[in-house]
Amino acid sequence: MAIEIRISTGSSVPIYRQLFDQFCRAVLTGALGEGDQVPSVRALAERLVVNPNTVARTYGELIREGVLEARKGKGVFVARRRLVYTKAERLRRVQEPLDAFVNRALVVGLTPGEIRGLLEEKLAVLEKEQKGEDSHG
Amino acid sequence: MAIEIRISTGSSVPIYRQLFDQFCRAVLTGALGEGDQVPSVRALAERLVVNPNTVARTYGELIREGVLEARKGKGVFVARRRLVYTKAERLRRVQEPLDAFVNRALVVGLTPGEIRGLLEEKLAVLEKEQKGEDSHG
Amino acid sequence: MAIEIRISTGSSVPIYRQLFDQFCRAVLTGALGEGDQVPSVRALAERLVVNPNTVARTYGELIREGVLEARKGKGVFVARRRLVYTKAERLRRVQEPLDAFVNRALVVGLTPGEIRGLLEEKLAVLEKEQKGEDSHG
Amino acid sequence: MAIEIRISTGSSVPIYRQLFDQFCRAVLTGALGEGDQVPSVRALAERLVVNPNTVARTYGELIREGVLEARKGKGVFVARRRLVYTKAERLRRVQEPLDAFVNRALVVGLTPGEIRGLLEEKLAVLEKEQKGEDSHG
DNA sequence: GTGGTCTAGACCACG
DNA sequence: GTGGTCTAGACCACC
Repeated sequence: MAIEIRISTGSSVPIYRQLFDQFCRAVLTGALGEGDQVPSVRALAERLVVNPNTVARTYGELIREGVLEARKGKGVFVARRRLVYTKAERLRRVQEPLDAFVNRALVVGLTPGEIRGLLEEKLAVLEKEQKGEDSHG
Repeated sequence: MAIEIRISTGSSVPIYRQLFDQFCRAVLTGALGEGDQVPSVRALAERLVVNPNTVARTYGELIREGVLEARKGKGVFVARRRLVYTKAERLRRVQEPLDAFVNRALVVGLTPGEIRGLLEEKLAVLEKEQKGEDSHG
Repeated sequence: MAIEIRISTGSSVPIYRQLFDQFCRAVLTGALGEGDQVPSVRALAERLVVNPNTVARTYGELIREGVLEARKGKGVFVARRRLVYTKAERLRRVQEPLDAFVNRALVVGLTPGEIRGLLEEKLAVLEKEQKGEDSHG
Repeated sequence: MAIEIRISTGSSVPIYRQLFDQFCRAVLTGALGEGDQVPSVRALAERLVVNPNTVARTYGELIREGVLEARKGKGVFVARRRLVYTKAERLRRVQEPLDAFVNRALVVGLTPGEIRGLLEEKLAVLEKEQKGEDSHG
């Protein structure tokens, strides 16, 4: 199996969103390469113990975005076309969540130092995960 | 000048949330100071052409978070800043926006270095705004 | 047995407040434990013959206070107990009910000794209830 | 002047309620004796910087309860009839605020010991105040 | 089915 | 005039 997916049911982030993001990241980092087959809707739903509709919705959105492509009767695969944003587009798309995060952090009383620390922690965790994936890719 | 509030009805972020964030921001930058009166529920609702309940909800949440305080029959005012949540709770309450930010950044193709840079920029801007407001308060 | 909730529409204390207090009580005594699902907004509203919004408001406040947590599409559940507020904030948030209690006691003609006695009784009762619930949980 | 009245505008307890309680307590402790004249509505309103309607409402309720009595053209006086509750009535009237206080305290995370401490503090303050009043009555 | 958001409009308490 | 509570009913997102 080429990709490790984890979801948290307690989060307010919808499950289909968590799946979507993880597939995007896997493709970006190369954990999933062009032409790789992804698990079937039923298989993934069973593995994650979620509603198949939820997985189907994720795949649907990824297909519409051009990240995946369905080949009838064969399964779903990583598409050739990669999602690529211009620099300006990247910044635009990240601005709102950045604002929301910093705003929230300051209002609840975190200091700039603590805010930086939180980001570093998160990035560290992600880098570790990524290395883990590379080694058994 | 009364505080300037704008909402976008098309956005996926709920109106009450947009209002909440803008009031937080105004308090953080010093545009709204302790003891200042905010617009009445009805006045703001009329100005923004939204339902008074929506504004009331925003004010209610800001009051519960300790940002504003209501004086019945008088109006709603900016409260004295104070630390409301325990350290653990502050971290907890900032976790989701942090995840949302980092996730979006990664999905969009930003590197950890770029992500750090964006945060630094944002913190710098906010510190400058704060100083600016103090001087013409 | 689902949790038993009763409201009195004639009371001066708002319905959402009555509900709030009863859920708090149930969690404190152990009648509702971590992870338990509470009635759906619609179901409880129907059972009590109140507007669903009123129930939703109660749940919303309990969620913000960390007593409950919502899982979209699943329902509302009892959250893991945790300390949400700083010491100062805890004191602040208990000040008004304290004042109300002492005031009422004095106005009604109770002596400081009697007031102490009432508090002790109440604390004793609650401790007993808690033990009772634990044993047949 | 026979009675010292203090109000806090920040509190969520309505001003008329604060006044009402303080008059009741003054009569109970003897700080205000039968036949004593209380300040005129206008005088008290001016002294406390509140709306005369608010004072008028307080006096009205105290008169309806039989604590005060109005003598036309003369002013308002402490009535002969004292508010007296039976023991059962006293307990009944104090039960609800007691519950509210203890409930709230436990939910925000205060321990029984801290709750006792808060009550003691409050009672200590009140006893000190009362002594102060006696000395310059 | 679940909860979340919003509107429209009523009534009350307070000052 | 102010905010607080409640109802009735709509539409949406999620599972």
